[in-house]
Amino acid sequence: MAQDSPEQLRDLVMSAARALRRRWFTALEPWGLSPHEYRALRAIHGGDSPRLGDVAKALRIAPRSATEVVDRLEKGGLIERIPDASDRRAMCVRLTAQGGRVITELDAARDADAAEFFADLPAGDRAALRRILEALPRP
Amino acid sequence: MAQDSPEQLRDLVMSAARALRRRWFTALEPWGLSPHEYRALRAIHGGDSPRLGDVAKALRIAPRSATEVVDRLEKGGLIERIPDASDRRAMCVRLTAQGGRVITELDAARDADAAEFFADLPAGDRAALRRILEALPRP
DNA sequence: CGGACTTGATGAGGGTTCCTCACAATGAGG
DNA sequence: CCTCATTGTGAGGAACCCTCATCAAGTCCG
Repeated sequence: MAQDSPEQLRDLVMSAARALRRRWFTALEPWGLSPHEYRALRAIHGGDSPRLGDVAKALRIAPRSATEVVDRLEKGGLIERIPDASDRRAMCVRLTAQGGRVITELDAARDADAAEFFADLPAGDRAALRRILEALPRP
Repeated sequence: MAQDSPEQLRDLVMSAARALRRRWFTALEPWGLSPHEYRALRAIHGGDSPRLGDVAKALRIAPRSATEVVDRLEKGGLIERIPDASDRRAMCVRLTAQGGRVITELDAARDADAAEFFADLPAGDRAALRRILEALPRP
C-alpha cells in the first residue's frame, strides 16, 4: 500500500496552505486590501521607509509594477511618498498613521487566525511539525 | 520563548507550499501549460466528459472564465468540445489522444517531483507529517 | 569642468486572467 | 403556447503584471 506517499504528502501540504490562504483572504476583506497590497504594506513597514525599487525587490516584481501598488496604497491613505534625502531621483515610501494602525490590526488578525488554525494541535505535534517542515528543501 | 508558535507554523506551511508550487511551475514549463490549465485538464480528465459549467465549478471560477480556459486547451489540441447528447444548449469537453498523453506525462513528472521533494524525510517523519496535516481544519 | 553612461521612477502600451452583464438557443413547467 | 430558468459565449472592464521610452539626477573619467 502506498501509505504516506510523496504525492499524498504534497497534496496535504498544499491543502493546508490553501486553507490558510483562504482564511487570510477572508480576514483581509473588511479592510478592502488585496493580499498583494497587504504584502506591500508589510514590506514597507519592515523596510523602514524603503525606496520604490526596494519595494519592488521585496515583492519580486518589476519596479514599474511597484509604482502601481504604491499608487493604490497611497490613494487609500495608508502610505505616503517622501523624497529620498540622499538621492533626488528616488522616492521613499512610509506608512501613515492610519497605515500603521491598519497593519497592526491586520497582523493581529492574522496571528489570531493562525492560532485558531493550529489550536487543536498538541504541543508535541507542533514541535514535530516545525522540525519536519524545517527539514524540507528551501525554496 | 515563543517556540513552535502558530505564526511560525503557518509560515513554515506556506513556505513549503511555495516551494512545491515553484517546482511544479518549473516542471510544467516544457509543456507550455499554466498551472491553471493543468488544473483544468485534470478536472476534465477526472470528470468524464464534463460540461463547461462543471469545469467552472471544479475550478471554482465563473462559467464565462471556463470558456476561456477551454478555448486555450482546445487551441492546443489537448481537448475537444462535443455536444451534450441530452441537452442541445450544453457543450461537453473531453481529452483528445494527445491530451491523454500529456496528462499522463505531467502526472508522472509531478509525482516524481514530489518524491524528490520529500526524499530526505524518514518514514517515521512522513507518517507523522501525514497524521498531523490530516488533523488540521479542512478548507 | 564637461560629456558619457548609469540609475530611479514613471508614462505609454500590451498581455493574461479573471469578472459581470446581455443575449440567443434551448429546456421545463404551468 | 407562454413564461421562466439555464447554457455557453460576446462585449466590455478591472486587476495585476510586463517591456520599452523618457526625464531627471547621480557617477565616472579624461
